[in-house]
Amino acid sequence: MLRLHNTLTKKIEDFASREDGTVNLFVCGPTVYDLSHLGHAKTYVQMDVLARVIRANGYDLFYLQNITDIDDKIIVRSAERNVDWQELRTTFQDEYIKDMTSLNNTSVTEYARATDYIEDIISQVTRLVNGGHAYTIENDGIYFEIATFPEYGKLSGRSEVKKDDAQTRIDESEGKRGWNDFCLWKFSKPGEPVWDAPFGAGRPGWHIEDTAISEHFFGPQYDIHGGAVDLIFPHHEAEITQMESISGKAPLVRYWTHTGFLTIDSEKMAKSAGNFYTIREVIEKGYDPLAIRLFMLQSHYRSSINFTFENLDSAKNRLLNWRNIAALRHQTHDTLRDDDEKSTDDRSVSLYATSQALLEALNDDLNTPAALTIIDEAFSRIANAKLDDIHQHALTQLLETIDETLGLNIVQTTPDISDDAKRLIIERQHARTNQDWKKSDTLRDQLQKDGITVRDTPHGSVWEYSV
RNA sequence: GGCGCGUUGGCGGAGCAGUUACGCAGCGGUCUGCAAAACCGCGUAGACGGGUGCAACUCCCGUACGUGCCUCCA
Repeated sequence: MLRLHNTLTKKIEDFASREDGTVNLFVCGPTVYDLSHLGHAKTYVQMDVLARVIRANGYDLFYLQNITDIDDKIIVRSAERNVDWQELRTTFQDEYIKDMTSLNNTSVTEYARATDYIEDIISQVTRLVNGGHAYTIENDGIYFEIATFPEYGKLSGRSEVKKDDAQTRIDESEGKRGWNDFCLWKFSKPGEPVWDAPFGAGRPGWHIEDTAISEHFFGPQYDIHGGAVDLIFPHHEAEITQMESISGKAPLVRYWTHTGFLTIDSEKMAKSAGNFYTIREVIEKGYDPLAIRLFMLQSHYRSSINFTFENLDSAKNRLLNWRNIAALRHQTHDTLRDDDEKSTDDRSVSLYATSQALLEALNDDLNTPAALTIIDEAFSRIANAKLDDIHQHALTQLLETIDETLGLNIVQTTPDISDDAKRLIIERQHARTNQDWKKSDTLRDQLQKDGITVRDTPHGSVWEYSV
């Protein structure tokens, strides 16, 4: 049974899908005006694990992610660079997908670009205008009137923010009926991207993109909406307000999940502070993207993560150690023995229960730190065992479960070594039996050059991938 | 100012009212043809002050510090 923390109730709840066997998940994607940074990596890795865990529970999951490809930042940036906005957004959408792929965030069923759903957006704005929820400000745009939706604030608990709050800014747009009213559709200025609409040519506001896209695929109600905490207000609050006003059906979303922020050197990541890292540049420093992924899984998704290279190194080393354990599956001589016979052998290392324990930890509101501990404990039992006592099938199955749920690609990144290398290892074993240390060491050096480290344990020689 | 979160050993990071979390790094030792690994041990974790309990890192209250949102933001 999957349990998830729900921002709406601030409680961990048992998960039940709206329709048996299927789950609809929407996660807010990025605005594609620049390379993605480590904060994006955190959110999307953790949401990817959520998707994997839902599927591991047997659900048929549709994971929808929007791409904001029209907004002020894109317009400004394309003007700065003197490139067409469509070229800019296509470039950075491609870069985003590239980064996600390298992090192995491959669970998304559909990436939906806002500008591909203008019809749906116009339809929503039209319905809001006709329903008396929206009004026009001349030469500005169409705004949602929050006073028409009494439940505004039910997600963020921020319904009665007072105007005289010290930090509340006065919105630049004059003519708004409510100080908090938000824009649904902006009338374009000359030279800006523009789409025709019955209520005036222009471009979509931010919040309406997501509800138009989610309605297009899921209808007015669906199961889970994810994103980082900073989106709770006003973005997700606005989504609820829009869609529930349009459909009259509540709740828009049954479970809201939010990821904590990533900080760098304990400070908020900001270009001005000089502590801003893109995913790309960390990879270019030589870090395995899967080590970045493991780093993100070392803490709970709702916690914040403090990024330092020291901490990333820690994850990197842990991953390398795991891979060497995984490589043992190529070195067991299991084929000589029957699996069933083995599983009843007291000395064999029991691993079947580990996969189950792993799933249970993840079902507990995605407790990835606990999941990693379960893996560590199982792996240390393996490391201490004789090769013959390692149940090859069980180990392989465990690795597959880890990859399926955590997406660490352990199976794929731990290939068997070549037959030639195997021959050298056997040759070296003979040399050692004959106490021909010179030959033994020469062969070890030779293997080292091929990226294979051999170490001799009391139970025999074992090979590992060289660092 | 409003609302929220956090404070655990060198670093990261969980669970749990009473028993070694775990990982990464360090030091000492055992073992070993060498190398490595592994194992054992060590550095006596729980911001501070109260409270409840036989017992608190774990529950309650307060204080301090940090941090997030309130504006675009993953």
